[in-house]
Amino acid sequence: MSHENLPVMELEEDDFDLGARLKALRFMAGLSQRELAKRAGVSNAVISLIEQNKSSPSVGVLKKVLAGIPVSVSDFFSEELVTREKVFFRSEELTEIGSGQISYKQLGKDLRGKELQILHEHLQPGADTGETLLRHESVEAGVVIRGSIEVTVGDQRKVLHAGDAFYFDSRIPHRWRNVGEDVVEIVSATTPPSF
Amino acid sequence: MSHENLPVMELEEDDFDLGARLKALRFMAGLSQRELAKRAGVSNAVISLIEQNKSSPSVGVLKKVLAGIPVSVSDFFSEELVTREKVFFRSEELTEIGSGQISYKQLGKDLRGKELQILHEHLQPGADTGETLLRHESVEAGVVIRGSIEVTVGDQRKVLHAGDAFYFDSRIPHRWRNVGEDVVEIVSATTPPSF
DNA sequence: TTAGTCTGTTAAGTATTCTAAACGCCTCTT
DNA sequence: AAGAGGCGTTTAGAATACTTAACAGACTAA
Repeated sequence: MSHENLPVMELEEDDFDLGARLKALRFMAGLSQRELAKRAGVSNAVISLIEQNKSSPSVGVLKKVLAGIPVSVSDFFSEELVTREKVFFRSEELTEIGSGQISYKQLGKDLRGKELQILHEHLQPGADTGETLLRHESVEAGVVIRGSIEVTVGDQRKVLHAGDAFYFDSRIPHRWRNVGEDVVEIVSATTPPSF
Repeated sequence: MSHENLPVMELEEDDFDLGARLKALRFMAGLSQRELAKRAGVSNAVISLIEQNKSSPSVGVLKKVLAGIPVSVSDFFSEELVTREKVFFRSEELTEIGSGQISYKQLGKDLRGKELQILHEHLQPGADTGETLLRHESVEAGVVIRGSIEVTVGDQRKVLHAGDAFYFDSRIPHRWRNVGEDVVEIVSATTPPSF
């Protein structure tokens, strides 16, 4: 008697979208609803209904379904895997922090708290980081995509070409010079971020 | 055929004893079945049946019940993992380099002690990191140099083009697929090295 | 005792999930 | 065109979860 007979359209409760999460995991596993159903030992209809949030599966069935992916129930509900952080960046979204001859395109704006700094660099012919001894307590590495560039790290000097790579401790004084006639393109990573 | 109706005693499958776990948590909260039922907005019978593993609650009901303790669903299933020591590792957690269609060129040979892992990757058309959900405890980021590639990270999916970039926690299941007709070239960094 | 009130369990009926089968749509092959 | 086979969705009915209400035991107080 004490029951409001609301149509059960909105099974969705708090923040967690069970259907969408299952769908995402199924897709990542490269499975169709039927394939997953077969692996899990359930009918394909239940997969469809769950993904549409038209039914709230019993824990037993959910377990079977997740075992077919496979993913553990605890991982499924684990919040850290549902993070809505920004993951993809269009090339226009990379923030330009360089000036003049050297273009530094960086992933994200505020890197505090982050562990990696990724730079997509373009150095014009003649570009030179100068004689200043760059020093920061971090590790730096990367790959030359295009062009040829002279790098000096400590007492070592070398000209890197497309496909060549580098890895060094940033505390060692280092310098970059584009001695060629073409633009040099580099992708580099630094941990922790130096600026 | 009169033996068809065996009592369904064993609803529980693998290691996880849902009923016992709920009972333990209820005791820790100092609640009776009826008290918890009242807080959760369900009948007391369902608490009793669940604790005896005589029924496998729907996720919706389980959520309500746990909210009355209160405990999150993810905690409910994950605390089990805290007590258990990590002994076995699924093959998905082990990584293989260069599986035909995908070329991973890694800086250096022995990355032990190093903080950064740089990969210069070339993915042939149709290349796919596979159905396995890659998982490793690190941070991964990089830039797409050439081509277009479909990336799935958690429940987010996107096609990245040349110049686009990415940054995510590697613990989130992710997958790469070259759905285009050209080779895809990527430079990525991982800290700490995942393999 | 006897009633009162708590505990957890159980029975019968309702509500919901799950299965099996069909539906409509699309793509590929004949 | 037509058939086969893939996909996700929908639907009627079987199986199961959930509610209501009663039950049995334990403890307390008159």
